[in-house]
Amino acid sequence: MTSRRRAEFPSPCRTALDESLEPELFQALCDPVRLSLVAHLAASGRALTVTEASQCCGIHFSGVSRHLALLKRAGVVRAEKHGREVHYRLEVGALTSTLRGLADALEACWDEGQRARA
Amino acid sequence: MTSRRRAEFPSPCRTALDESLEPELFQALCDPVRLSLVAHLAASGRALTVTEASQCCGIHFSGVSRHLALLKRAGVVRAEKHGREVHYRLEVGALTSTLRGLADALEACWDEGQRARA
DNA sequence: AGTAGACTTGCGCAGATATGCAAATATTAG
DNA sequence: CTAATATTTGCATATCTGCGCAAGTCTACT
Repeated sequence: MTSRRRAEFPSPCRTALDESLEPELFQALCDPVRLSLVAHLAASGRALTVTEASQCCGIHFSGVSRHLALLKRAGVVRAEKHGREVHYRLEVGALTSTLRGLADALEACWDEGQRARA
Repeated sequence: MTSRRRAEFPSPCRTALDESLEPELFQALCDPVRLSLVAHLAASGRALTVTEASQCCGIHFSGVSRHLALLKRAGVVRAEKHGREVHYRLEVGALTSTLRGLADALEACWDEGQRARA
C-alpha cells in the first residue's frame, strides 16, 4: 500500500500538530481574567501571591485562587508554597516554546499539504 | 517623574503583551471541535467547504458552520464564497505570526520585569 | 419557474463555567 | 493555646456555550 491516497492517515507533521493543539492550554487561556493574570505575572517578572495577583482583576480573591489552580493544571504557572502564602510563577519557558512549537507545526503541516496538492 | 516606582504603568512591552493577549483568539481556540477543524484545515493545505470540514468532527454540519464563523470572526480562517459553497481557508500566516508575537512579548515582559527587580 | 444542494440562523435544551459568600484548612505570630 | 493571616473549597446562582433540528437564504441546474 503506497501513497496513492493523499495522506488522510497519520503523517508525522499531523501528529505533531495534534499534539501541539491540546485543548487544555487554550481552555486555560480563553478567559479574560486568566489572561489578565498571565499578563500581570509576565510583567512582574517574579512570582506573585494570590492576594497580589488579585489586584490586577476586579474579582474576589477566591475566584483568582481557582483561576490560578486551573492555570497550574494547564502548566501555564507553577506554584511554590512559602509559609502560609503560595507563590505563583509564570512558566515562561514552557509557554513560549509551546506557542512557537505550535506555529512551527502549523506551518509544517500547511506546507506539506500544499506540496501534496501540487 | 523618573522611574522611582517600579513600572505599574504602561511600559512598552506590557502594552505589546496586552495586545497579544486579546481574548478573542484564545476563545476561538478553546473548543476541541474548533481545534480539530484548525488541524484539519492546516493538514489539508487548502480551503475546505463546510461539508468537507464537517467530516473531521462528529457533529452536525450546522454546528460546524457556526464554529467556522466564529473562527472567521477571530481571524483564524478566511471565507471565500464560490457559487453555493463557502471555502474556509486557514490564515496560516496571521496565526503563526500572532503566536510567535505572543511568545516574544511574554519573554520581553518577563525579562524586563526581572531586570527591574535586579 | 421549480427543484435540489450548500450553507446559515432561530430556537430550545442540557451541560459547563465563573462568581461571591461563607466555611474549612493551613501556617504564622503573640 | 489562641488569634490572625493566606489560601482553598463547598455551595447556590447566574450566565455562557455547544448541540441538533427545522426553517430560511442563496445559488445552480433543468
